Parts: sequence; C-alpha cells; structure tokens
Amino acid sequence: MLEDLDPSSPVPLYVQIVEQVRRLVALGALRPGDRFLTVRELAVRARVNRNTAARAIQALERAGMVRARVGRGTFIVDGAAGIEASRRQALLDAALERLLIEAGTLGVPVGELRRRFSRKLDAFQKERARRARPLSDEENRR
Amino acid sequence: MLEDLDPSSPVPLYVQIVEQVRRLVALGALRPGDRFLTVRELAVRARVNRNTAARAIQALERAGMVRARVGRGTFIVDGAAGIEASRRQALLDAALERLLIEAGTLGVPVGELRRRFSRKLDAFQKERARRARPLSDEENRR
DNA sequence: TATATTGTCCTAGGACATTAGGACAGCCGC
DNA sequence: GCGGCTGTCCTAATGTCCTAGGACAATATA
Repeated sequence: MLEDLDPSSPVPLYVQIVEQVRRLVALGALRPGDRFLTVRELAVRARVNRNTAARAIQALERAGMVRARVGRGTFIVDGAAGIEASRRQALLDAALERLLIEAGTLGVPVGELRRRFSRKLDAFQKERARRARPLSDEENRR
Repeated sequence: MLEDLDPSSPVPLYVQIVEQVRRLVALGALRPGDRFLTVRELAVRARVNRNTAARAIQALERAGMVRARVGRGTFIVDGAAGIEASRRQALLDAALERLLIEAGTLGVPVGELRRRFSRKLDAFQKERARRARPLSDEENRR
C-alpha cells in the first residue's frame, strides 16, 4: 500500500495516493483519530517529492477526510460527520447514477446487476470486518 | 440535452458531451442502428468548434458506442456486444468498488445503501421504459 | 530558549490537454 | 462527373496540470 504507485500512469501520483487512502478509510483500516503519515513520511514511503505528498494530503483535507496541523502532523477525521444530509444524499445519488450508466452501457441485465451488487457488498463488509478486528492492523506495520 | 454545456467547467467540453451521450445510450434513448448527429451538427447544437465535436465522437468510438463513417455519418452501435465477458466483469466490478468506496467514505450504512440502490435502479428502469416507448422520443425533437 | 519537526507558500520548468482553423480524403445524390 | 455532404488529419496557440526544489512559519520538545 502506497508503495506501488505508477509514475507512468496518466493518473497523477497524488491522485493515486488519494484513492488508496480513500479505500483504506472506507474499509475501516484507517479510523477517525488515527495519526496519518506526515508529509515527509508519505513522500519517502511513496517515493515522491515532498510537495507531491503535500498535495495529496491537501486534497484529502479538502475532501474532509484528514486534518493537517502544522507542527503536529495529519490525522484521520470523520469526514461523514461534517457533511450535511442533503449533500450526502446528492453525492450518493450521483455515485449510484454513475454505476447504473456504466452497467447500462455494458449491457448488464438488471438481475445480474442486483446479484453482483449484493455479492460485492458482502465481500466489502467481510473485508471491513477483517481489517477492523486487529484495531491497528495497518498501523503496526509502519 | 447537449445544449447546456459549461465552458468554464474543469471538465473538458468533449467529455461533457461524451457523458451526456453515454447517459442517453444507457437509458435506451439512443439505440443501436440510430443515426447520431454529424460532427458539424453536433458542433452547432453544442456550440463548440467542429473539432471539439469530432473529438467527442472519436472518444465515443473508442469506447465502442458509436461508429463513424466518412461521407455517411455516425451511428449508434451495440458496444456491449464487442466486449468479452471477462473484461465486462472486471469493468462492472471496478464500478461497484468505486460506489462502495464512495458510500463508505460518506458513512452510509449498509441497509440504507441497499435501499437507495434498489430505489435508484427502479427509477432508472422506469425512465428507460418511458424513453423506449415513443421509439424516437429524442430523435423527433431534432 | 534552542532545536527539530511539522505543514505551507512561492516559483519554475516540463509536459500535456484543450480548443481552434485550415486543408484534405472518402461517400452520396443529382 | 460535380457539388455538397461526411469524417479525418495537420498544425498552432493557449491554458492548465504535475512535479520538484527552496525557503518559510507554526508547533512541539528538550
């Protein structure tokens, strides 16, 4: 995690970092209150320039997933708490719409889509439970 | 549709066009065999340069949703037919993962996600049925 | 108070994307 | 065959993005 970035990808390095962190947060591997990597630690770990790491953290902060404090470090935040209900609804609806359009253009039958959704959701929850149990699974590996 | 593009958006004009067309195809408003707008027609309609319109159509062609023919025009294609099963599975899985990560970071409970998914899917199917009935609902408005 | 550590700002270069105009090549109906 | 369509290619101008290095300000720690 965070080591396997692809500099030759059209996706910017800082975006690749953001996506990986988003995934870890969604899976519960990083939880509110957890200390995150500092800008310089992240730069070393991901083998990118200090400013590229800073950019990733700034993007995460704009997304409300992280709080950066000069002299202290950066910490995971409960981003969902700061979002008002109506906005959350709108964002979820947009995400659902993107999925349905993708599935629609792929010609996925409704029945199959329902099945795959249910299966994927179960797998996601299972993974989430697995990561949450050790309480510092990912943390301790640092 | 296609008239309300935002030139000041960070999203390129040709991408905005592609997204709108993708939506129409997914909803069944544009079906395989239908004649699509020509490059110049699209340029006038969307109020963009001829080449920007051409770029959008080229992107749609790369995505396998459209077939462009010199001297004849561009036509909607059954893009799903050309995709091999394994690739289709992978694309759908990636789309599902994006949704779950988005929902996860928004803190949406699993039960609510299931409900919203089901509701959205029903709405999508209903819209699809509505658009499919007139057989040329969108077409005739040109 | 020193010193180290933290995030942040400024600047710059290189690369790429976007849009646009002009010209060209293939197809069709008269 | 001719004229009007069609999509496509070439080129240029402009803007934006990405990454990077250097310096700075705020905080914690000894």
